[in-house]
Amino acid sequence: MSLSKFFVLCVLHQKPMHGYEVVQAVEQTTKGCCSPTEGTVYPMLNEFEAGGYLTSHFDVVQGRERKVYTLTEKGTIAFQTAVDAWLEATDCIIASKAAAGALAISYDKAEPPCE
Amino acid sequence: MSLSKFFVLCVLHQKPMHGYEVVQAVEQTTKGCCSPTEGTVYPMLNEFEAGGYLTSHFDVVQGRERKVYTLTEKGTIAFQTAVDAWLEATDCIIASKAAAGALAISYDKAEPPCE
DNA sequence: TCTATATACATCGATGATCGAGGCATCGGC
DNA sequence: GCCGATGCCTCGATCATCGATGTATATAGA
Repeated sequence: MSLSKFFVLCVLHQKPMHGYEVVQAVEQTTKGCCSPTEGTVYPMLNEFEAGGYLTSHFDVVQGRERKVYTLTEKGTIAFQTAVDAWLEATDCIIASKAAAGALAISYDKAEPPCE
Repeated sequence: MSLSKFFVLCVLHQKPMHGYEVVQAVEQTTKGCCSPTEGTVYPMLNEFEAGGYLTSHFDVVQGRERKVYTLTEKGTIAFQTAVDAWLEATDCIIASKAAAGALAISYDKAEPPCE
């Protein structure tokens, strides 16, 4: 599972959202470290729905249609297992980090290696 | 920074390693959740070196040459800032997870969404 | 001695993922 | 009326990764 997919599930785990909101929520949640575009997120939401990880329904707000996505039980399980893997990896990272001090800036802003 | 890059820096943060060892260490460290192949890792190590994140030197062990990579100060800083971003994301994930129980299986084995 | 696996490095065409432009539409503010 | 935000969506171009392929040597077992 890529980071983008993970954070899409993460924000939908918090509450159901429509596509445009998901894009914004992922960027805000990760402070710009993971910023998939609409070109990535809309197809991803459709794939998740096709795979049974999400359901969707249309809402109308102020005369405007919104396609609101909700995590299914299958999606919740997938997210929770991904979280466990994340936390296991966190333990390893903390162990690796123990020999060095921490810095307090976003890694995306730290000129990460070749992109 | 992709997960692969992150974990390559992570394992090299622990100790200097040659390429083949890096591939194995990343897979073991992440329990298979992130398993970049040699086709990914060797070019990545060369890019990191070209970018000043790593240095390398040749060792000879039992008559066989090894190219051992060592994290530079620049690489250490990049890794540490990535760790901080990871830990910030972990806080958000834990908050998101608070409403649901945890499961104890690897997310790669949980039929993740469309790959 | 032969075979198979592990070790060790490396390249690159094929494949998969992502981006961003482009398109359509409506609302709200100036 | 114009512009930015909101809301959805597609797809060609670009980027990242894989896995096959190649070379070489060491080790283990038959």
